[in-house]
Amino acid sequence: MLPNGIDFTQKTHYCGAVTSEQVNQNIKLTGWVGKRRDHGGLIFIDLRDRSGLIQLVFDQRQGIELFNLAESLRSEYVVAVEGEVLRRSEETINRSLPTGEVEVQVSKMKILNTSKTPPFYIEDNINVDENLRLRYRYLDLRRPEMLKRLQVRHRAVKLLRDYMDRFDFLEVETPMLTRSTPEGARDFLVPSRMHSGSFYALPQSPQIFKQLLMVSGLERYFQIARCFRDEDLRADRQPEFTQVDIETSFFCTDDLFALTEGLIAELWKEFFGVEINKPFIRIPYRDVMNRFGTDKPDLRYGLELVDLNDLAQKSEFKVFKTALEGGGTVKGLRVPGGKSLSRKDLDDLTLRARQLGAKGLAWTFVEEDGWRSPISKFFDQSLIEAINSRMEAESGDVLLFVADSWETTCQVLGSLRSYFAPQGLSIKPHFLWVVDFPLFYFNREEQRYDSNHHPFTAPRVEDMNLLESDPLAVRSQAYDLVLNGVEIGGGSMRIHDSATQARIFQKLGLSEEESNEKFGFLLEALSYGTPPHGGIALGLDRLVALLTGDESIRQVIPFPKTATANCLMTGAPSAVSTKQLDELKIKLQTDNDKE
RNA sequence: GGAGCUGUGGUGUAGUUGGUUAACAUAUCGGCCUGUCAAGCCGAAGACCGCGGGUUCGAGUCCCGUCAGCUCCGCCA
Repeated sequence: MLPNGIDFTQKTHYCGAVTSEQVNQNIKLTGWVGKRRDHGGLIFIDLRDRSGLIQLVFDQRQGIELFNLAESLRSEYVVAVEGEVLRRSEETINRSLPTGEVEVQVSKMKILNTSKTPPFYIEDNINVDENLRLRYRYLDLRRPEMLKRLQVRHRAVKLLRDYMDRFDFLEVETPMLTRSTPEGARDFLVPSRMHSGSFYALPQSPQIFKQLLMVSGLERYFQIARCFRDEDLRADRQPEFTQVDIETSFFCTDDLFALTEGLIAELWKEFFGVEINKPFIRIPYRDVMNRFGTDKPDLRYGLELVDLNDLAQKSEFKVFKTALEGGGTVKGLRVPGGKSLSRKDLDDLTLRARQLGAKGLAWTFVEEDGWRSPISKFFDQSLIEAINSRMEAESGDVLLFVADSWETTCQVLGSLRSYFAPQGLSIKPHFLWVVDFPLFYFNREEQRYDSNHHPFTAPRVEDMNLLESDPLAVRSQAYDLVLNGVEIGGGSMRIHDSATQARIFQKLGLSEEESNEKFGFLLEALSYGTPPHGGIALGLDRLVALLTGDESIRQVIPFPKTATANCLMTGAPSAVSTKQLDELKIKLQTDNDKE
């Protein structure tokens, strides 16, 4: 049934909602012509609207004029019909259709519009080039499974709006035309006509605004916020994407985690009907890297990395010793049943390890009487037994070793770990919080420290004394929410006093003039009674894709862009007229201008 | 910026070591058909093989370039 309260004149029911309850009623429907089955004197039409399908029947004996009109119907014509709902005879019931017990004997029909033959079938499970779907996205979205995705997205957003509202959060809009900032991703720029030579930037996220809203005393803010980043794309990355943006005052990390976990649990309850175990486990960054070799581990399987520094020290293997002397790390990964790996497989793995930055990959087959490996001669029997024991190796396994800097060792083995992930993992959710990220990392290219998260992230108070002596050891109050190997959100407690903020800017290599020029308004704001605050942002596109079971976020974005940031439907981005450029006082560089 | 894969009627695919009329299914159009729901039967039309160049007597097929899409690295929180 259609929503009550207004007498809709064009349709009384949704097609997909016509059931035996309406038998013998006269109803009005509108929709698109789907499949047409023409038996000569009898025509069946599948009429489709956003709710589903209903079968229309046209019988020649009921009147030739209407019947001739029905004969002229083609795929995707738009029609309005009126007719009687009839119960189908037992043998003609279609059990695979929710409306399959009934059909509509049409008495009146108006063709509201005709249609060209669509370039692909308007139905589920089609197998066409995504190119074509994106070019005709409006037709792609007409397919029931795509409409359903839009519906899931709507329901998810509604659920979280209701949830946030229940906890007194206010949804506030922040500007799309804002100031370019030096940190983070490349900005999309918008030239200013009124201030030629100046540019707005589209927000990479509402970060600074949401913090300023805390200064404003809003206490609890959220927004379904569109964000823009001008970087190269991936399957799970679009130039514009949507964040569930949350910021709170007077919340500690535990409060924020509980809030987020409650929200996630409601989503999973609503869409999967499952109860999620709370609270989610928390693992410090250092530990997830040591155990899984990634900051977004998939906890659905084991294959944890094993630290071998002390044992490797006792070997005669130069590669291990050199790495350890240089302050590096030796770790191992056990591949259960790895004896089926061929020499070529191992060569491929070595190549893979090299591509990831390792100098090489050591390996051994584990057999009843010891190791079979090019490096076994560097390990005496007791050492082999000690390593086997620590790695819980059994005969028939293969052990892989990497000796390199701590970061490289973890990262390379982490990648190999995911390579050996079991097939057919259940979708059972394994949530986890990764906490205690390092505040900084060293940017080799720029030869300076950069923020891991962003420059407003609060350091752990007890680590502040390391800020000068060992900046890389300073932990932050930043956290990521990870599900089955996918990062679905992240955030931090923020710096809320201008002195600390100024110290961090300094550490990041921003001079006082620069930080005042770029962030002076923020530093000033922090000096006006800023409450302790922090927040989190969840990737809505990814979240919805998880709810729909889609691999690609393009499936849940109504009008996505391609890997080269093109919109195949509108042709954006496009050239603009000289007049437009002149107004902006912009002159395009030709290829000849380039060096 | 780099690497890999893909590109053949509207759509999805086939096309052998290079060999002459580019095949099949489906959709489309026409005819027949009163219980189909992947309707059925008969017939017709529909492709300069992404684009440009090269090798060759001959290129959908081999080579080079280019464009587009996808995936990955760099990049990105």
